[in-house]
Amino acid sequence: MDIDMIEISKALSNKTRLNILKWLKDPEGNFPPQGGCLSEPVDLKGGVCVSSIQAKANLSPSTVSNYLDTLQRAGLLLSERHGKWTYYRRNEEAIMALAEFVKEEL
Amino acid sequence: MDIDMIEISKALSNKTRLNILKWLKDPEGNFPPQGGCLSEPVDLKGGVCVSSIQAKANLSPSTVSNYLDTLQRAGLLLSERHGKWTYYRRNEEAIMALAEFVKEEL
DNA sequence: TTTACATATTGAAAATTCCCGAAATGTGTG
DNA sequence: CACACATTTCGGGAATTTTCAATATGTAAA
Repeated sequence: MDIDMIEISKALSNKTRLNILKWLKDPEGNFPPQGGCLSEPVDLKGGVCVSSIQAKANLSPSTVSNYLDTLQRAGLLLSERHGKWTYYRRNEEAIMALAEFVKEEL
Repeated sequence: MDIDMIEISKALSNKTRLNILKWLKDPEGNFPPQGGCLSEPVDLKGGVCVSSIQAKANLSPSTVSNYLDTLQRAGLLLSERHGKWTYYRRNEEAIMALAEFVKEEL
């Protein structure tokens, strides 16, 4: 598991994408309750569906979907699909690894 | 002193700019001795002149000058002019602050 | 299976970044 | 002052990124 600093930096160089990361630090505080429409109860691990993030970001669904993909390809987000919904959450391990990289290697 | 994460991320999202930061971690190891042409001896604090960096980066002087400016505007480099030369060095404080920001706030 | 909805992908116009050569600026020297 | 040299700034073509609407795909329900 190595750090692609360019990919990560590009992912972080946009206000909305930074906001998404920030919002996902406190999903309960920043988004409506998730998973209510699922047939079976699942542990979403703080994951939030695309439409909730889209509503908060106030951008088109395709843009937000792209942003989430960008953050995921950079390794900063994880996603899990349940039914119709894709739930995105922070990859805390990757974020810690990034902090460590900046501190020791940058 | 607050962190402009977008400015910093943009500065870091380029291979050469990342290399410059890395090279400046070990100026003696990566560049020829600096300051030899100065009339008076000065403590360069590990600073390296633009032409030495340009030679190593293998890009045009104007591009390298631009890159250094980008890194400085992001706060990651410091510069000091002595005679005809501008010596750039890492801003370790800012880099530590960035690591801390990623760890605690991102 | 038809429908409805959540999300992802595609295609394109606008904005930004990359990188250079040319020109300008700063600085010491003859 | 005139010159050489280090660096910066400017102008622009090529490449990339941004963002959307339109379209496609996946999934559950009727």
